[in-house]
Amino acid sequence: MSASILHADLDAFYASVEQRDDPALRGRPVIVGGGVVLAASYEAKAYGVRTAMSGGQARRLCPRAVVVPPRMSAYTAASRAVFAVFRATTPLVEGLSIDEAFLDVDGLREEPARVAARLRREIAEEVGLPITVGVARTKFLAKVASGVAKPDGLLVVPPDGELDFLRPLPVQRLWGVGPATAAKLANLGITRVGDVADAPEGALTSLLGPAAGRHLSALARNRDPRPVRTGVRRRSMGAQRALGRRHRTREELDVILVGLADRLTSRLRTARRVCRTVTLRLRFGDFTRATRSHTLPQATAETPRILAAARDLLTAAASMIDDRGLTLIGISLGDLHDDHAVQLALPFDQAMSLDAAVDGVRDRFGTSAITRAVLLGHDPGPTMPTLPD
DNA sequence: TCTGGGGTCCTAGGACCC
DNA sequence: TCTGGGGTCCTAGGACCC
Repeated sequence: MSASILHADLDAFYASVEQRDDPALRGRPVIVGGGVVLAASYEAKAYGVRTAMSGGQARRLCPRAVVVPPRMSAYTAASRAVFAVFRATTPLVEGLSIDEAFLDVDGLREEPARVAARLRREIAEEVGLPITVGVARTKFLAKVASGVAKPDGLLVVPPDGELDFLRPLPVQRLWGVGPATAAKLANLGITRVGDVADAPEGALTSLLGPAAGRHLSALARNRDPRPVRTGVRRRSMGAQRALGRRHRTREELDVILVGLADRLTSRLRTARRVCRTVTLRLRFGDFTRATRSHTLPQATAETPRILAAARDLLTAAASMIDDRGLTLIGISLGDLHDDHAVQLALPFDQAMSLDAAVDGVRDRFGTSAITRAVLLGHDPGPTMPTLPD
């Protein structure tokens, strides 16, 4: 099998968009975000500035850095343009985040390395952003390769060079190994990927749990059969708000909660989806965290129902909040489903005959959905989710 | 100068049902 | 009447990623 999976990862994405849009920032250290570093240009990284670092620490490390506030809509637009280039290259694109994706280029006439070089050139010319691409036989190797090649690079791992590439890497390069897992492994004297590969799988599963142990053992032994998957859906949607140290009254918290619920349900309806689980996320003065969740009897995208659930959870957590001092509040909506009621409305929008619409609904969603579809076509009623805009 | 905002997946215990 | 195994759902927490 040939190396035909690409991992494409934009370099210092938010900071690169800022440098692209403001020539005065090019070649200078740029930090996006005030309180916390959301992104740092490579000029700033050279001074030790890292993502998720506090703004104060970043400014101390690099006093000359230009600090700019985030412009999320510009990043979203840039991401769309980049993904359009991805999809023009191959339909087999699996997005991982706003700034990275896997591409399966097996079966293209062009060699993968040439496809990768062309992709980098096209994104530079059409979107104006630097991107690094790793090319390998598996997703994991491709991702590691792009990490090694950053910034603005291209690295191909040939199939006969995989183990030489993999074994000397530090364990932190393995997907799913963060500080906690790395520390546990270090206790066993495991610091390199090769050490993980040589360790008995049983030792890893008893240390890390069955899923993580098997996963790590497989990756370290260069076994990664996961295909590039298109059409992966989001499984949850959340919004949160940092509060600082100041005490907030119940009324202030309620205002914030209303704002979060409103924002989220609006996003939910725009995506034509409904949720069934509402989770309240809390963080306290000592940086401990807590979550409280509630599962609704019926999936919904309606603001009042979701807000009511969030309010109940907040009330139930009142004593914890009084004791520990709240510094962050968030809502996460889980157990997402497509909103069939809204989809059912589409045939009517397209002005087809009622018979044709009913047939379409039965084919797609079954007989029991017909009543709702007809209802929605004539009277969207108070229990039906509203369409965006 | 203490720490954003968005996600994913896994584990474990309890309730409940067959 | 007692006991057990297996499965699903819900809840809470933890680790990790960008």
